[in-house]
Amino acid sequence: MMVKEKVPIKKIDNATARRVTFSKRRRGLFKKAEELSVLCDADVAVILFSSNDKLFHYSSSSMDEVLERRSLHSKNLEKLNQPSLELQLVEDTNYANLSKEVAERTLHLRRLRGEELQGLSIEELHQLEKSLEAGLSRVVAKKGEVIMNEIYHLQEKEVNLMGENDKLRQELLKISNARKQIICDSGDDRESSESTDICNSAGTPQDYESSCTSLKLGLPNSGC
Amino acid sequence: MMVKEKVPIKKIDNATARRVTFSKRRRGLFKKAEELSVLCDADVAVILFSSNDKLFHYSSSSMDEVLERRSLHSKNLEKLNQPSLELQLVEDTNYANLSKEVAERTLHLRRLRGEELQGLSIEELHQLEKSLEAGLSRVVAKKGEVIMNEIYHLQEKEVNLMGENDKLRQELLKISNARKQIICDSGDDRESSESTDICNSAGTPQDYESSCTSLKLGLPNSGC
DNA sequence: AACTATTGATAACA
DNA sequence: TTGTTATCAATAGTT
Repeated sequence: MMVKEKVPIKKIDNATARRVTFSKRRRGLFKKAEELSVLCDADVAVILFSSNDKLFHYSSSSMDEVLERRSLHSKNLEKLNQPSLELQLVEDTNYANLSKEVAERTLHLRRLRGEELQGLSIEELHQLEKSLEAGLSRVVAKKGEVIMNEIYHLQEKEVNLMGENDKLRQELLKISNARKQIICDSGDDRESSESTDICNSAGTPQDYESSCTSLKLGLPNSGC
Repeated sequence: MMVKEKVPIKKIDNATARRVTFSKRRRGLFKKAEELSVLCDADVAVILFSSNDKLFHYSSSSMDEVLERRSLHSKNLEKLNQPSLELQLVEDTNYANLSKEVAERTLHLRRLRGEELQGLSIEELHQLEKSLEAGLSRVVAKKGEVIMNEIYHLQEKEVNLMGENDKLRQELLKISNARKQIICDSGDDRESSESTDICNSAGTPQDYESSCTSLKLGLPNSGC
């Protein structure tokens, strides 16, 4: 129940006992720190980590204030800020390089648009012209390729739709003939001839479909 | 000689007594801190300032290490680093925006060179083409302007040099005539006629200068 | 700084 | 975890 003998100052093996002792002594330490600060008008800060890496701290005023004061006193200030300054310098350099790249590309783009040409030599202007011509020819070629692709797909669609229309027309014809037959078998011939006319009212298939493709492409002289 | 009664925890008025107490209690505090760190396997740091602003500290390991650990743990990290974090965020955002701009401009430049065109619509390709044509026409116009300027200056030089040559030739003619006069006055006519031939050995002035201008311009069909 | 009566802190236990 | 208590440790006042 009491302190039987002088406790040796060495690590307490029993984990539970160690945690209890840590808790009690921690409060004791903070109390002593508080008393010292009040009795002697001192500024005190205590920071401690348990073996479980848990943080505890006491400070008579603001912890940051105390640490700030220590930084001002201590020469470790140099060590602490040196790497941070280096890092900032690296960041700044990266940023500056990037800015330079943006500026370069912006100027190049403006010159390709035919702006900011003052001060360029004939040779530089010639290079710019050649570069524009090369780009233009590639873009025009690509555009042609894409347009031909589009035309090919539209023609494919055209063929499919033509086939579909033919099938539908034939089905209609069959139905109409079947009806005619039924009417012939059970009634008068004149009534049935009127109803079959509807099937051919759309005109010739060829004319209808080719005009439709031209409209979809929006090309004045499509070769299809 | 002993503690007669419970000492009140309030600032000690007597300055000497206060300094003595500070000294004693400081050693006591450090000792307690040391014992705690050993007994409980804890990491402890104590920082204190006397009322005379003198710094004392104890640390079971390295003070910087403890403070570093505190920075990582503490939620004061937010308060301390909040402006710095915000600043860093702003920096990062700026950096990201800049990177984005570089990427955008790089892609635009590549497309103007006729690269990376896959996936562009006919309309986009058409815009690119128009942009290239407009740039090309401006660059060609500027090039023509610069070339005409160059030609104008060269023509000016030509005129000046022609004038200078005429003057020089006339001076030579004068000298030669003067010499001839002297020789006529004092000697034979045949010797002097040989020396004056040298003045006209370069051919007609017009032929010489126009060929020179063409060479400098490097233009096959210069209109001068 | 050293001494020592007294208070204060705390180890072991509940 | 908190409380109790026997014992040790810290220290105020003095030398």
